[in-house]
Amino acid sequence: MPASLERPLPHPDAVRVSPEADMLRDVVRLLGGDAGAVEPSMHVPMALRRLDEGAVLSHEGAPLQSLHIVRSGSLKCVRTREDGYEQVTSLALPGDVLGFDGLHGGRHAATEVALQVCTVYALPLPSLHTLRERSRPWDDVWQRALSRQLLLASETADLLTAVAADVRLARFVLWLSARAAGLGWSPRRLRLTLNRRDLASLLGMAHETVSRSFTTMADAGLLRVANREIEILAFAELRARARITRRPAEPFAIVVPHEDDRASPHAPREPARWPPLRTPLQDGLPRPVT
Amino acid sequence: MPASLERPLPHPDAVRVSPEADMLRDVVRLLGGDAGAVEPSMHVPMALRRLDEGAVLSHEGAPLQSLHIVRSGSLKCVRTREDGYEQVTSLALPGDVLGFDGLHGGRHAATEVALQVCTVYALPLPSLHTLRERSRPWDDVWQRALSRQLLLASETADLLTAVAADVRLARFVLWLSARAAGLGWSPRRLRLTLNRRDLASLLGMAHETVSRSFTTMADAGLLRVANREIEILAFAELRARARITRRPAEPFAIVVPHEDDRASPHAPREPARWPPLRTPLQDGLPRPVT
DNA sequence: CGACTCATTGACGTTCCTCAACCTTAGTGG
DNA sequence: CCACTAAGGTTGAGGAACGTCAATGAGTCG
Repeated sequence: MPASLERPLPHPDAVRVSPEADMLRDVVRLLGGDAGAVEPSMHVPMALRRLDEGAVLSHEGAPLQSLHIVRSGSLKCVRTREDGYEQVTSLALPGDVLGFDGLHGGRHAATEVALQVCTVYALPLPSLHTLRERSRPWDDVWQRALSRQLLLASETADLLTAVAADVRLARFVLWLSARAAGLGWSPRRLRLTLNRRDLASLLGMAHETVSRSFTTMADAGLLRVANREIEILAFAELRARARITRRPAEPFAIVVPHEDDRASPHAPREPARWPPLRTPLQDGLPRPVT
Repeated sequence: MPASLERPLPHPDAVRVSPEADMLRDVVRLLGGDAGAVEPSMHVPMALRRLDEGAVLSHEGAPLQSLHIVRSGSLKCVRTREDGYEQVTSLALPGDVLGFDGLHGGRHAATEVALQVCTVYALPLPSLHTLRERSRPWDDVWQRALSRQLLLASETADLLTAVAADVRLARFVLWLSARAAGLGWSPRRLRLTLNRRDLASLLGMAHETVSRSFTTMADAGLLRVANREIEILAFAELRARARITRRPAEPFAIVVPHEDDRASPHAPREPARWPPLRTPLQDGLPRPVT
């Protein structure tokens, strides 16, 4: 189901955004709409902002003036608890709408921080108003985008409902993979932009446990992990792990990525470790963004 | 913050819904809009459905034809996993919009099951279309309702991010209390319509742990629990428990609900159990709905 | 009254959170 | 260029928390 969430998009840089009028077109594309559907003649105030890594797009509680649509890069949405603990609530990727959950209260519901260099469209509320009023095609695109955003939120919650830590992590990796595929990136080779601590916060576990779960899954041959670069080696088995809802996951079966080189049946099952796996990736992974 | 989510509504039965034309009015009221804002002259096809306990409002995967707005009662949203495990993803209360997350894919994203006798407005998609096209006030109400729904989804996710089981449970109780307050019910006396198993599923833990956590909090004097009836005895302390994000919750301090009868300082702190608490509530709690 | 669901409680074993040490990587300044 | 520092990541040890299995009440319906 997450795979159907997105459709492949042309490479971001293939789209030239020269004058302001084309921004709208680009936004429609990002939201998954028909780029030609909205009359390009319309132009409403809108801005393309560039954010450096660590830059704050908007602060929790600040009055909501614009909604944002991520064009490239990634951001984390954070809520600061009263004790100062920073809870990561979601990871935003290109095409995501930010800030809509604040429309009801008139204030930003979370702080959004760029995890890398990002570009983001800022759509002022009056512009949104105007667009929805004047263009029915736009309004349709917008409704569907909101629906998708709601679906994404419930998927994020789904990641958390699994009881076991590596199941949660496996689900996250698959979720990210599906989103990557939807963006036209490789679903096998992923680049995390969250560090272990933020990822742990998002998944509701200790960051040491994230580390350990990665190691466990890497030793089992499901993944290759080198810092923030991840390669999925065995989709089917990873999915199997992600499915587990309760019950003490039967002792890890070592999985060999391809048909050949299968473990002989009389090899020791439990303590066996596949030596060469989990080595750093020799060739750098393609950067997902910009 | 959740408290500001809703505003007190008049008692549901105070609103007489005789002819079809008044339904729209009622829906606007439920969504938190100005009841007089939308021209009452408009009427579009719409239905008020009554559901018995256990009735299925819509099935996961079924084509989406109507959105639903809960008028009274409560429902659980469930996703069935491939292994047959039923994951509860949310609890829907009056004013909630159901089905919108399926708009994007054209199919219901979850199965919705009535937890008690419910009444629900079914708003066919073409009707929604017509309304949004013809009435700007309606459209505003609708946008805000969607925004609120997105916020609710992220709040549900928030419940899950806490690591400790009783913290998750404490957050849930406070969340329910805030929603109850927003609906004009008592924020102190709550009636769960989910059983332990479903609640456990929603919170991502074993149902025995739900039981035990209730017991623990009841013994600490935070709550009184009798089956599905809950009375909050110490809001401040309950909130304190709900805040805890990490770290081994300092050993439970026994809390006395009111100023009088405070524990003497030299009383044993650790093993002390307050005897009479957690007894069944003598008088039945007011039924939240219908 | 029996059959059923729901809730509670106990026992036991595993998971995973915490604390801590250590290593790598990256950035800075001498 | 290297030393130093800081941040990020991994690993180990220990103990509490919690999931599983199991048995027992309590409430409901036929």
